[in-house]
Amino acid sequence: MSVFKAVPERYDFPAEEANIVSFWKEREIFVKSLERRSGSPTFVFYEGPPTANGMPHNGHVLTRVIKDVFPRYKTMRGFRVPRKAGWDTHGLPVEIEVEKALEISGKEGILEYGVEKFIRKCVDSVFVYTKEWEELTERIGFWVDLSEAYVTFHKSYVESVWWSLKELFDKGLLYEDRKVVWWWPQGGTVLSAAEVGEGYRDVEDPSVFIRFRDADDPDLSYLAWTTTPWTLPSNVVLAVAEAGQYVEVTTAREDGSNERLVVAADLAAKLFAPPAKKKGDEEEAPAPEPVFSDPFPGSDLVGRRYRQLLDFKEPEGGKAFEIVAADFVVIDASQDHGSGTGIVHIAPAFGEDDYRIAREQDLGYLQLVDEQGRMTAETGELAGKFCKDADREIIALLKGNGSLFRRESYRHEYPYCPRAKDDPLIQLARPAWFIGTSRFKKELLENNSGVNWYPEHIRDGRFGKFLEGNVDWALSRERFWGTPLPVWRCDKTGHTEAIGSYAELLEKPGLEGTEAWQKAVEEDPGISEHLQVHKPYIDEITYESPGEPAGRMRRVTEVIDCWYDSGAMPFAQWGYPHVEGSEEQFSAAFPADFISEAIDQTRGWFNSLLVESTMLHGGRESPHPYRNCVVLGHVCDKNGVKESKRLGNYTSPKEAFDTHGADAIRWYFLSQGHPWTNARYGLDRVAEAKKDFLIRLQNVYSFFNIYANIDNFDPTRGNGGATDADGTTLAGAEGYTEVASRGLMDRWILSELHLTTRRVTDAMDGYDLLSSSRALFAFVDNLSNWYVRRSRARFWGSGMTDDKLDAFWTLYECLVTVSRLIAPFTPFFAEVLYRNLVAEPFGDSQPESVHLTDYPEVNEALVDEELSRQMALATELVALGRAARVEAKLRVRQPLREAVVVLADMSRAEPLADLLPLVEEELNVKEIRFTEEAETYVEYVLKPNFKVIGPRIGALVQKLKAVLLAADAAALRASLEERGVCEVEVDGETLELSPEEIEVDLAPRAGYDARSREGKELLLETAVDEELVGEWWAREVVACVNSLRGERGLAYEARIELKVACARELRAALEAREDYLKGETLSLSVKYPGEEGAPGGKEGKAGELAFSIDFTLSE
RNA sequence: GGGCUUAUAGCUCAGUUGGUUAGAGCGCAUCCCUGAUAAGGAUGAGGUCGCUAGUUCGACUCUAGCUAAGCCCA
Repeated sequence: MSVFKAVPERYDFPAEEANIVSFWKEREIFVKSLERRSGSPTFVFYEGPPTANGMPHNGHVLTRVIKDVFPRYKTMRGFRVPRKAGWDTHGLPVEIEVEKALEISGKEGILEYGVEKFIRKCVDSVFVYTKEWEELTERIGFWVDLSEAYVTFHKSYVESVWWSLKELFDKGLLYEDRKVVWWWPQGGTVLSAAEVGEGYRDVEDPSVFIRFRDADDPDLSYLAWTTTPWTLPSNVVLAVAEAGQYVEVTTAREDGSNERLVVAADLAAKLFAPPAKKKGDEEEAPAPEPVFSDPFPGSDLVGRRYRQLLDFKEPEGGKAFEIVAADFVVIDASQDHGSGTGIVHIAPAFGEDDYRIAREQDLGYLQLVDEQGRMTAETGELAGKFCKDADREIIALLKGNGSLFRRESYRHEYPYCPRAKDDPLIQLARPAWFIGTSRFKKELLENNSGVNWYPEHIRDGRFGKFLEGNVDWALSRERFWGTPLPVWRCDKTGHTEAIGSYAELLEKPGLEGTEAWQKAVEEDPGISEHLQVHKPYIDEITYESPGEPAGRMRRVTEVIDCWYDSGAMPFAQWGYPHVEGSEEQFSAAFPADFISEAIDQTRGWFNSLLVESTMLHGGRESPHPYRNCVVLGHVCDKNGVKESKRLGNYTSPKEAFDTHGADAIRWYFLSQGHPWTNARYGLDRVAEAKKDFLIRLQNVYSFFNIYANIDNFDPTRGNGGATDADGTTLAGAEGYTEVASRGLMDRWILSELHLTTRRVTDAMDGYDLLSSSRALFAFVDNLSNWYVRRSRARFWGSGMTDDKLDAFWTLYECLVTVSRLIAPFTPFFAEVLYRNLVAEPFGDSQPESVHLTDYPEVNEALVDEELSRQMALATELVALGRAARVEAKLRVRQPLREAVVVLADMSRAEPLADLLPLVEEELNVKEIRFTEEAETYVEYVLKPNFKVIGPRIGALVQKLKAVLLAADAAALRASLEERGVCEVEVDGETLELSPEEIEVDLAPRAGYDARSREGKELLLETAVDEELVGEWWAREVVACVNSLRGERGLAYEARIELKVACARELRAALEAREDYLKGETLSLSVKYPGEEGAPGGKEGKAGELAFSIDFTLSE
């Protein structure tokens, strides 16, 4: 019975992960990981709620990986990290899904179908893909408490949101105004930006230039341009660029009299260019050339008054028919149209910019088109016409009254309704509710400035800029499936009030309408209780108007933007303040230490969280409600194109899980680059990440496993009750040697282990995943490619020696520690390692899961940075030696007498002494020698140390460089060595230089075959003698025998009787090295049947000499 | 049209307050190993750091402009 469970021949990551998932579930490891930290400080994590009415995709995989790695890490570092899941359930996407399923569309369709039935379909639709989401969550190893998930349509959540809105309302921060939206007149509904984007078509519209006549001067007009003549009757003001240059153009009317037209100077030439002559035109008397005045600034125009174009109706409530300044007016002659004339017609009812300046500058309001898109009754003969169809008649009217200056047509993109393809959309100001966020701009920026953004530039870049341009949040939506806006209005007086909870509503005098809900419950007792606070039931509830007995308070019809829902989660997830105990829960989990979502959430969740928190919890210490935010890039395909349903350029997450496993995917996302850069994802990339890290680590483990089991290495022997397998309590075990007494390689790799631990924890504490994963990668590389490779022979010998035990202990400690280091990153494989190495051998004395252990601590006593530096130097020398061997075409099995090494800094030679045997062995040379006569082989090249001396001598540095190159390097070096300084003359000045100010490099002298690099030079002695050749031959034979052992599948410890058929020369060499031969091949005897003929096993060559070998198993 | 980001080897990405030979992995070429073997390893080739101008003794790094791409918003 072996101590460690045998490693399967082909390790199947997805299958092993499935076992781990079951293990976690059965043993409730996640729950235990929280319980284990019940008294510990909390690390607060907020889950940004995904919407479960769409399939999860690879972008969600990335998000879940990042959201998981930090909580796991912090848990192991001693924090309690509750992870409450959440679902975003409201909003337009849900309604659209349902509309599609029902094959209805728009407001009319829904009303016809029935709001109640529709809402109930929405509830059902919300969790259509829940199963897929839960599977994904489990499969990726994202530990989150789904059973306690907050749900944005739940009653307690909705009432929390109501509470917050009432707070804002009572402070005057929730108010009604108008918002210009893209409107589908036939459907009577607002379209979202995404829908509008779908419907753009290339169409031809009229393009008209209009004279607006000055109020006092009948010969003076202001020329404006528009492609929507139907908005002209609703014109309120004209806007100019204050700093722009304008001119008056004097030109002849048709009747011969002169008029003056004002336009932007840069556009005048184009507007008044003589018409191109058509062929065959009669020669006419040339029209008089227009005369341009000197340019004057737009500010001269501001305040001038003009006459209304078509006097159907006066604007209400503010300034009208005068020229104002507006920042969005641009004069750009390079554009075909742009602002057309530099004077912009403003109709606040039909343009977003128009409405904005109307509010800013207190303009009047005039809307002569109704919700159905028809000209209103005030427009006389136009009344009842669809606005876009009225264009022609309006133009005719303008022509009739002399206002039309020019008429052309204009090809451009214009949006149509994506559902009814022939219906053009129009922009229209609609009543809407706003939150007064702009009054909090300073506080928002202040709060934002304290957040640690990863990457940092989000703070002052994308997000900061967005906050700078803050405008009030248009909160209301004229939709059905959302949190109802909790505002009731008196139908007589217009008085409004906000309601903070359902209970509060029930307290109101003269309450009516609760029976609608009761009826629904009676009809369907299974109805979701949470619908009580939704449309249509909530709309039925009315109450007596305060101070107006005849009036009824009725709810306004709108629901709210679902971004507000998600931004409310810090308090609403607890039902704060209504639910009992929510006060404590909220306070304990506010603000979040860590959140993470993709970049597109800057204007979404990141913003709604910050805005709501700033406005509601202003008194709290900033930043809130989040301190650290890791912003993720998008998951793109191999070509860098964002994965999308439309393009189909992605594989389903499931495919990657089944092929490579969750750890491979996790490691890919955690190590491929910074998480905020777009990942170019593909199955082959995942495969590569897996091979580089997981499979390599698996190989190391498998190596350990094989030999530990052969030798019965047992870390529990004599110490079964060790409380923590981190190397301190292991010390009680049998055969354990303290690290300080172990060999160099052991001390080195353990030093690297602890240096790695330090690097990983430092990086993780700074949310730097890339540095963490790189440190882990580098360690596994060192472990596999240097420690294990260099130590292999130590594991091979028969029987247990002290040295072998040290090797086992060292490798064991490395693997155990690695299993804990990688636990947050690749939690499945970490668990496999830990279970096999610790939990199973030790049994109950150890935590049952790696996720119930502490993150490794740096043991400073084991860190030996000097040794790490020396090892780095040694491996560099090895690399030089290998390069030299390749160049000299000398196989590694051929031993060489010596290698000569020159170091620019010879003081590094002595401390290296202990590591030289390693270099010798790796290069297969008998001796490494540091030469005394360096200058025989190399020249010293002196350079200024720019970084050190640059600041001191400035511009002289280039001259110093030349002086040093030409100088007598040996003399300067001697001076530095003897006196600690040297002098050089530069530009007539004597400079005194310290050793730190000079860098010494080596250049090989001509005539020597050598390798050098950054101050290190290595020369191989390539001559070989009989002794060296004999050794080489013996090694060739050993290699041949061992190869055959492998081919025949011999047990590693099997003993053999060896036969070698070979030439006499070779036999002599072998006989001289019989102990070596026997030892390396585990042969009990060696026989030489003759010079010729193969014994039947395997043939080989030692240099020019052919041989053949065979063996039998010994008894 | 505006804002933000990105541009480094054939590909995917690093590059720490500006310091003079710019790194890794993959791929490629050549080769080694064969007791971790449906593994492992070495050596090498490959870069005017998007373009242009500037600041500086010195720029992949700082500044400005330009080009291209991505995202967000109009």
